[in-house]
Amino acid sequence: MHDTSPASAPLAGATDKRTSILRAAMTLIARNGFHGSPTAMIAAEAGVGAGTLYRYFADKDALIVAVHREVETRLNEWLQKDYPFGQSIRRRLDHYFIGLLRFFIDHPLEFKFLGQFYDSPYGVELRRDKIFSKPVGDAGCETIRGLLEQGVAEGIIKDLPLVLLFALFIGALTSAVRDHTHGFIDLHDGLQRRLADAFWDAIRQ
Amino acid sequence: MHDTSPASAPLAGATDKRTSILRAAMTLIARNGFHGSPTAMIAAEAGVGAGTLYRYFADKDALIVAVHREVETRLNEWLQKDYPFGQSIRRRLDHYFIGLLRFFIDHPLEFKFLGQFYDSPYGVELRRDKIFSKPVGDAGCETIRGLLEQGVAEGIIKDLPLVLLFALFIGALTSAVRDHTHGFIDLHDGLQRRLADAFWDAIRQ
DNA sequence: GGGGGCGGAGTGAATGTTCAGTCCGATCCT
DNA sequence: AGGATCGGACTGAACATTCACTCCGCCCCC
Repeated sequence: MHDTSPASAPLAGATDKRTSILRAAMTLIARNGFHGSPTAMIAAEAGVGAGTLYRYFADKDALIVAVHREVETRLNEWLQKDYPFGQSIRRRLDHYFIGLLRFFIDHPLEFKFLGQFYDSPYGVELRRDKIFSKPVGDAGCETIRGLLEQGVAEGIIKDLPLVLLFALFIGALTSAVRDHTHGFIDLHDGLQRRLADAFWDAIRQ
Repeated sequence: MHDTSPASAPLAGATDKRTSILRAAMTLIARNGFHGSPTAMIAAEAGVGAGTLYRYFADKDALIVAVHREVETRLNEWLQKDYPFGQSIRRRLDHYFIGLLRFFIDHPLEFKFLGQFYDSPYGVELRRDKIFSKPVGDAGCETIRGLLEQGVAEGIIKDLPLVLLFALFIGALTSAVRDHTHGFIDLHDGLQRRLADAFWDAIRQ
């Protein structure tokens, strides 16, 4: 089985095919789910032959995992922009909350893909890691988990299990975004703020 | 296409097969998802022949919809038990919040099934209806939507769009239950209470 | 003994994956 | 320099597998 790293990928403009395939896969999976996205369809959408897919990825699973990695990398970069180092815990949590809201609203396909991914066998383990240990920011950046922990220690956040605080965070966030992408509501800036405030009210001491 | 109502089902003890199939379908779909639950496997789990399945349901879709109806009926009955008519809005909302928590904790398979269902093409429309118009309680019972509406009108709940209030409700709830069923936390009675309190803090004026 | 619920091998469609061949650009040989 | 050779990225038709669904004979019960 070959790797998915650029090292083993063909040179020059050929890399465009890899990204074409990644984008096509994300788009179709977001729209139709894993099983509504046959490899033939992904290849067609990407404008490559059915076999080409297997020159870049060992199998469909590897492709899906690669899409996930790529999306998460972009998400992490997005979250690190303008990170309010040194400011209050609430402000830093707000940065994550609104940052995630904005990213998902601006990138609905990425949102739907991640939703599919984390609800599949692929993602459950990752989810566990994310809550318990792994940083959301790639390197050097504080984690949501760390901020919640610190807030609890300082007595400004309710002394609930971290997992529950995180559930409030991610649950409110994803439900609201889902309603937005389904067209049930328009999550404009003002509502984003008020939702973040409501979340803060939920967890503050 | 034939119906799934008992009227058209075979008589006598044969109904046991119908419920066997329903239970088997729910169990396998909860565990492996729709695509990971071939009809042959469902039939085997139910202890019937592969063809028998089609004596009770027109096709796999009809079976899935029937499972959903059956689960929701039981959920509604559960929620109507001990409904605190006439008590404060907070208490009535609490009844729903903790009632749903308990039901899902006591019935993890039902929870996972509903999660799969509402994230699939089957359920999106139903989700929309549930938020916008349909009652959760079957008949005569107040709806979560109605309670939130009333709370907003009385000025004791934040004046946010109903959809967002509902997103806070269902998002916090489902995220917490998911963490519980994944074994990340033990949502005992005390935590259930404190989570309900946190939710109330999020939406109260 | 006969009729209807039942079983499970069978069927055709669809899907993931492969592989023999094509094509294009680089490299080498004269 | 220019033609011959080669390498390997790319293709897409073919293959093996899986799935939802059907069909016909069995068998149990009246």
